[in-house]
Amino acid sequence: MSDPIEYVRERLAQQDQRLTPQRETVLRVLLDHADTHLTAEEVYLEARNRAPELGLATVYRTLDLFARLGVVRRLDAGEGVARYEFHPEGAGHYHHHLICLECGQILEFEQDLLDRVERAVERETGFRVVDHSLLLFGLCPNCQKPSDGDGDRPRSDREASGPA
Amino acid sequence: MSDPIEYVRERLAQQDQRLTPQRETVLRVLLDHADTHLTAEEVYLEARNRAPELGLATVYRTLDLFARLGVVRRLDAGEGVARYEFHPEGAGHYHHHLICLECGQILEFEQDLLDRVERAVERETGFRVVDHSLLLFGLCPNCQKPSDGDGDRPRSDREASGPA
DNA sequence: CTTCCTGCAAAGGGTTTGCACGCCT
DNA sequence: AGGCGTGCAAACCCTTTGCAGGAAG
Repeated sequence: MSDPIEYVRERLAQQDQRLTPQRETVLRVLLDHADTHLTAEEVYLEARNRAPELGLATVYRTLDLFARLGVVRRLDAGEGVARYEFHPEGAGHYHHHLICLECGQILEFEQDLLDRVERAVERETGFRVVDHSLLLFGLCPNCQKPSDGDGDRPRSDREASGPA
Repeated sequence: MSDPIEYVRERLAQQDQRLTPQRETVLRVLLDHADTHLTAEEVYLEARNRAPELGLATVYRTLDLFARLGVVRRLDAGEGVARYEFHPEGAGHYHHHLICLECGQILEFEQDLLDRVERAVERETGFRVVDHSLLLFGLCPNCQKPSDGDGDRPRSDREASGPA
């Protein structure tokens, strides 16, 4: 897949669906923020700069469409909002997420070790594993500094809702 | 911790809080369903049979309290509802969850391999990992049977919301 | 009597849906 | 024409919150 946009256009065409201007705008927003994990609202705000008449419902419908199409992944870190990232199925390995309980920042990391876990599970339970979600909660390097020395863990109780 | 109820009572007392009849009811419901992962609504309905005047808000407040106390774990599988299970912190190893995309059933399994992942992450990123959530999505043995042979994966698109 | 706790009802916030109109084939 | 797709606003649903009354130390 050299051009993600054309790739998505074709995947849509296979189902007699079109990459409309609105959908393309949403897609471009995601591509332009490949390093982050945007909420629907954030996508909406950004997309609006480029296509002012676009509606939030369309953003939701588009993200949902892309997710079902397998080109976007939905990430639910238990914050009460879903986050989205461009990530076509089968495009290399899974990546997992590190979520800072203090500032909410989300980092990614690659790890293949999970394959072993999955296979063990399949063997032991008969479950057929199709996908997974691994979230690690903790404190990013920055947020470890401030109050670093007292026994009180700065576990912000309300936000980021902690481990899901 | 031989008696979970007394354990919780003491934990609460440490913070000048009480194990009220309502809270005890909620706790008992959780204990009586240790094998499942109830939603707040389900806890509420069950608890109501035992204490009809109990309100849903109290159930939410209690579950939240227990979660902050570390005796209950909140599980968010991206369904749009949170699920809760009695699971005191430090009571043995983590357990993870297997979620059937077809019937929504949630199985648990134990795995320690994640410690290695966590330590690798801490070393490589400087993140301090405090907790984690591992969800495996797939098909339980039962749901593999029905349409087992056609290429069509019975990936129920709407429910269980798929991988989070 | 002061603090903790509850029930009720209302508010809140993210997401979905109904509907009428527009667009592309 | 016949779908597909969109915008708007309303509807939904889970969860939280404000408030006034109650119970416990």
